[in-house]
Amino acid sequence: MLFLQMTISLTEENYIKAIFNISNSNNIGVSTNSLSNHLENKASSVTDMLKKLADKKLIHYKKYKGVLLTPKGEKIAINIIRKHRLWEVFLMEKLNFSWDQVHDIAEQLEHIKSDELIKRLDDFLGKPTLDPHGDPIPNEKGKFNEIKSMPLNECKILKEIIFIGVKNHTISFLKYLTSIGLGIGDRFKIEAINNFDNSYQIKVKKNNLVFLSNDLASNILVKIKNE
Amino acid sequence: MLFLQMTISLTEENYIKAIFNISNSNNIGVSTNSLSNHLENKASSVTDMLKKLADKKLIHYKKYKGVLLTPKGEKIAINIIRKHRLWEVFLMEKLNFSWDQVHDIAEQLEHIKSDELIKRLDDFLGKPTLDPHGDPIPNEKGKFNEIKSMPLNECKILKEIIFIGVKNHTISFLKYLTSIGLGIGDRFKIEAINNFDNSYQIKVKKNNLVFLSNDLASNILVKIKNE
DNA sequence: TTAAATTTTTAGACTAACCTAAATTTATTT
DNA sequence: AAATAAATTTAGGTTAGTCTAAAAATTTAA
Repeated sequence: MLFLQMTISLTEENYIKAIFNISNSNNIGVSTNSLSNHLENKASSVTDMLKKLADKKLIHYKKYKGVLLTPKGEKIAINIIRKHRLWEVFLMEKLNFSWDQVHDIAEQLEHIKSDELIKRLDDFLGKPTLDPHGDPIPNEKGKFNEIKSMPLNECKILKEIIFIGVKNHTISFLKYLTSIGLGIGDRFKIEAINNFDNSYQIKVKKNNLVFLSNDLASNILVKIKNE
Repeated sequence: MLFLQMTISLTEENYIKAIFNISNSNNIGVSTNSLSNHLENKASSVTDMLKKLADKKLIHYKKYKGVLLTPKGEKIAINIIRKHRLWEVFLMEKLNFSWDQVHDIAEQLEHIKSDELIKRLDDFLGKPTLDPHGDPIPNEKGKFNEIKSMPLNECKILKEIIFIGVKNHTISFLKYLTSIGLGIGDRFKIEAINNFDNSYQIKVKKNNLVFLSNDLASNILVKIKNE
């Protein structure tokens, strides 16, 4: 019996990751255009690559119908995400980067190929289950330990809240949260919900009240304390 | 004034590194063929790339005459070597890899682009000056802290020796040294030099005598104790 | 339900990095 | 110093991944 090691290029890895991320947030077949936007290239380039990925049995592709990952493709996607998030933990915990600095570097490190490296990195970091943004880190078998959370703007009552994660990962958003004193795991209280625009006023620890637009609140993932 | 950030591809980085390594061990212009051997590709491919690197002012290139790095090219080469060796220290010191396992992974990690990352990694590791094979790690300014050492086979008298580094970095060579109990920094004694074939017999700590061919001894870099 | 708009694919080109084969230059012999 | 050998370069092709422009399919709107 002969096992051929299929090699997957860096570019192919990025397509697979993009398909995973888009389909995960929409739970539907991924369109050529959405990939083109996400990867910042032209739709025609995407079509070319989709044919290649389909040939390699990494995606299900029917012309004009969008794509989904095969189990094989999904396994690859999850492994890249695992590597990305483990490296983010390393950068923050060991090298003292801040949570808004780690993404771009992890974007490079996630493509390093060595199972042994990731196994040892995981051990070194104490087998973390969450990355610095509160996103779950899949285990070696690809299993995510889903934590139940909701966007803050779905919370309509004045309650004690725990900040679990972010939906928006842009540097500016993360820096803004830092500036108002909010970090993953922090507790805060919803002091008011303004019914004219559904904006929020919250109190983080002993800080003054902070105003959050509904849009901003929609990007903050929370859990209600003692629930 | 406009500063353009010249981007250097992974392939270009590998050529530059190869030129640096070959010229450093020979101290002479690097031939097309030596690069072709080193990079395991065809001489015609090398010629193509040399033209490109010359256009970018990273090498001095005259047709048929071999190449040398410009100061700009040398700076890039040294930075790659710095990154490679720092990652090797990380892999060995923090992730407990053995000295024969670190090269291939560091070969990938050395291409990660982030000055901040390397600065922090350097701090995290305690600003090491030697990698796990005894090779010097250039500092941020590109300065090597040369340690004076000699190949064991240039040592013609029975003396106490300190094992400083290796010339041959192959996995099999490193594994062999490990198997006879030799690691960087170890002290040993030359017990005999056989004049018929210039082979060596050495005693490592309390171990039995070990026989080393002259060829093997030529790849072991040492310093004579108290000199 | 036909027309218009949008999305996607095809066709044909480009660049980086490689290749083979042939031509040229340099080095080595006789 | 001419002939041969070796090293290097040129010429012309290939593949991966991209692009533009045009064609085809699908969706939306009148």
